Amino acid sequence: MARGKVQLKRIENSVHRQVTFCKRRAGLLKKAKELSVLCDAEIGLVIFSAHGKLYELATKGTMQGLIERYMKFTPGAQPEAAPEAHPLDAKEETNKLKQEIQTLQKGIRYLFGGGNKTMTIDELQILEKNLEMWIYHIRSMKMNIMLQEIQALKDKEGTLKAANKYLQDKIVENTVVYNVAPYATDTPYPLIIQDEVFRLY
Amino acid sequence: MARGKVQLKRIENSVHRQVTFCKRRAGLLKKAKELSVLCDAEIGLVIFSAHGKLYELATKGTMQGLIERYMKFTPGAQPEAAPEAHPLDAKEETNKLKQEIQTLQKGIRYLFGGGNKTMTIDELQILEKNLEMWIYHIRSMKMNIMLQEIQALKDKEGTLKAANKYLQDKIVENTVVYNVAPYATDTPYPLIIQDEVFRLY
DNA sequence: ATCTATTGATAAGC
DNA sequence: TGCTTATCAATAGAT
Repeated sequence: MARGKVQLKRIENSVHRQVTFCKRRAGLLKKAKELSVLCDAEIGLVIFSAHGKLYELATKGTMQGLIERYMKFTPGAQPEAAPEAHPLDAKEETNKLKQEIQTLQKGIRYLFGGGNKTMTIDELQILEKNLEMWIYHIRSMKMNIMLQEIQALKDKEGTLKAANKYLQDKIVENTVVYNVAPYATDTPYPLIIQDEVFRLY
Repeated sequence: MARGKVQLKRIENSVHRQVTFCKRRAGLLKKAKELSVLCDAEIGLVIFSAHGKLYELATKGTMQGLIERYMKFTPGAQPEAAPEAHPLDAKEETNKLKQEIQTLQKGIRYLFGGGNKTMTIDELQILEKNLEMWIYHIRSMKMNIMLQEIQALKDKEGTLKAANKYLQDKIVENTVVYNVAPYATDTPYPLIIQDEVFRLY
């Protein structure tokens, strides 16, 4: 580039290498963004420094989404496919939350790590507010989903208990009227459920 | 670039856009390779053209390997692991989580709002890592607690259902033997519980 | 981090 | 696309 042609091989001087890495990394990220904007392309860029530090860029969405799109183009080697254990709609919500978290992480990395400049206090205040909001939002969404699930199960439990009691009474009644021997003492099912589990809540 | 400064917005002329896309794409790939060689970095670059065509580059290995390495850096998108098996007290855990969040908020305020005007990149990196860790930890703990709670309730439900069925069978048996009129049609309790509620999950 | 002499990238034209 | 050329942008080396 300047003041001397560059050799296309690893820079041996570690200081020079580090400086060049910073400069060129910034340049590469900038060029990638430009290409994306100018030509309406979706671009993902991942850079691991020699020391293992991660720098990334994903235009038009999250890196996760980009990776998924990429996977569709490469039929070879799908490392993982989530085995749907339950027909849970919570899975969808969980994915939303994961996406949300990714957005957070991406935002932090963009503002902190990818940042070339120092941030102003105002920018930091905004970031702080966003972080708190994100955390609150994530917490709130998850809490709502699971509380809903728990409440539904508790309702169901109440109904079952009531039905259970009704049936028991019915049997006792039948037993009295027709003099049938009681069966309850050796029933294979526990008819009265202990409530220890609810101490959790 | 040349013969006229470039505007940082989408090129409207589709021919110009296509030409620019080709040229800049080539340039970007070249720069990425150079950075990788000069500074010993591992780089992955994925470009989807506006028309959906894929161009990619992975230095130092395959794109798959790079994606896996990337995944390790983003716990937010990790599959599932670490099934913790502790008889935990939710109240206690909730307090822990609250404390954890307080710690987070305090940390942010201290680092952001506190005396220091500008933080170094290193400090910010440390804060970022902590934020990611905290969020991940909070999510993991809460998830474990609530999943455990849900499982307990489902188990309980199963037991109650079994007891319910047993009692029903018993009554039918008694009814047959002693010729008691069926009662089930006007029972005030639904003896067979519909499963709509589970569509939530 | 900032400066600046150079090289490298590329927009426009063909 | 490929080539040429005038310009702009990136950056190596120095401070």
